[in-house]
Amino acid sequence: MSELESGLAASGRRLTRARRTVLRVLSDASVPLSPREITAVGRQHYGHLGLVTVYRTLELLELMHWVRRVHGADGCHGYMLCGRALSPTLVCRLCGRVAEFPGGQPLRSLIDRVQADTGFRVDDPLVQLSGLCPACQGASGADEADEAAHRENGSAESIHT
Amino acid sequence: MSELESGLAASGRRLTRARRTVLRVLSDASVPLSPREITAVGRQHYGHLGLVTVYRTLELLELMHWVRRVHGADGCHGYMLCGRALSPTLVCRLCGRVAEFPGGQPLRSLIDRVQADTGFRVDDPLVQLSGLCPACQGASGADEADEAAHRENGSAESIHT
DNA sequence: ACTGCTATTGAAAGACATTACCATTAAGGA
DNA sequence: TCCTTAATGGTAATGTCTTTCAATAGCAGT
Ligand SMILES: [Mn+2]
Ligand SMILES: [Mn+2]
Ligand SMILES: [Zn+2]
Ligand SMILES: [Zn+2]
Repeated sequence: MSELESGLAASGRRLTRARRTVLRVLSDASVPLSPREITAVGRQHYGHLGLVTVYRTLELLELMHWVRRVHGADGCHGYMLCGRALSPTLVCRLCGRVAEFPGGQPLRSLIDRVQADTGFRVDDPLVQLSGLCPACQGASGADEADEAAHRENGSAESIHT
Repeated sequence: MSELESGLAASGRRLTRARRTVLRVLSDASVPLSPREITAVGRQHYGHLGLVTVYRTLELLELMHWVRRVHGADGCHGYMLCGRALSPTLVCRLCGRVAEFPGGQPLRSLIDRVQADTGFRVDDPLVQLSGLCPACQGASGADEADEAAHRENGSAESIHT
């Protein structure tokens, strides 16, 4: 029984085809995907997957810390699989790729410091560091646009309008 | 000439009544406000203020680092004035109040560490630490709901539905 | 494998949030 | 004051997210 199954079962939840599909789509993705994108890609595996179910599944997975939300400049959000450990999220604003910074120690220090100095109790830290990944730092302006466009097409067939 | 005026003028932008109104509303607020809320409150000072202009003003002010976006559990975003210094944002999920953690050193250390270890170049850090402020930590469940409701009414007349 | 309970689904409609359009207005330098 | 043009704001369009509810399908028990 996978860690996921036991996690769901422990709270009386069921491992459905829709949930499996969402997880598969996310684990195949190289960039965060919006609910709409996840639905579109997921339907290649499970044709009846519904958008509402994707929203509900993402909410559940986020609650269980299986999935992390990525906040972009535009209104809508992207979602990605994540580890359960405390770690900053690195987002490249050019290629869109996301990485988790391994080793939560520096972040834990920051939070400890904040809590000690202010009395505030932090229970939901959002630490998303946007910038340029090593691969994207060399590119010039025009190349950057190309690379961004290229990446965009690669994974999710660019469902954004 | 205020720092704001010079900041705008430096990029050929104008200090309009709409922009002044948005700034005034934000500086009077004790919690982050949505664009719709800002518009409603702003119209008490300037009756013709338009929602679209508020969106554009917020985008501009965010670009100039005069305003910071606060990401809530629900879809839509709140906006608040902020300093230009690098600092984590503390958000109380009960009373909604927001504070900036003074002293950017721990955060700067975290970012330096990330950049050194990964080669990633961070240029837009989003560090929003949600939890309970000191005042809200004592409250029980029922009290908490009361306090949240109370706060909500206090500032912006609860435009959210 | 069959049955029953109920968590879950998904289509459709609705409620909001955000953006595009464009004729009109008003900052602010000359 | 006069001009240039950045900026506005109403409206319509688009996109995102939620609510609803009848139908479906996990899965525990037999
Ligand atoms: Mn989007
Ligand atoms: Mn957000
Ligand atoms: Zn990159
Ligand atoms: Zn509080």
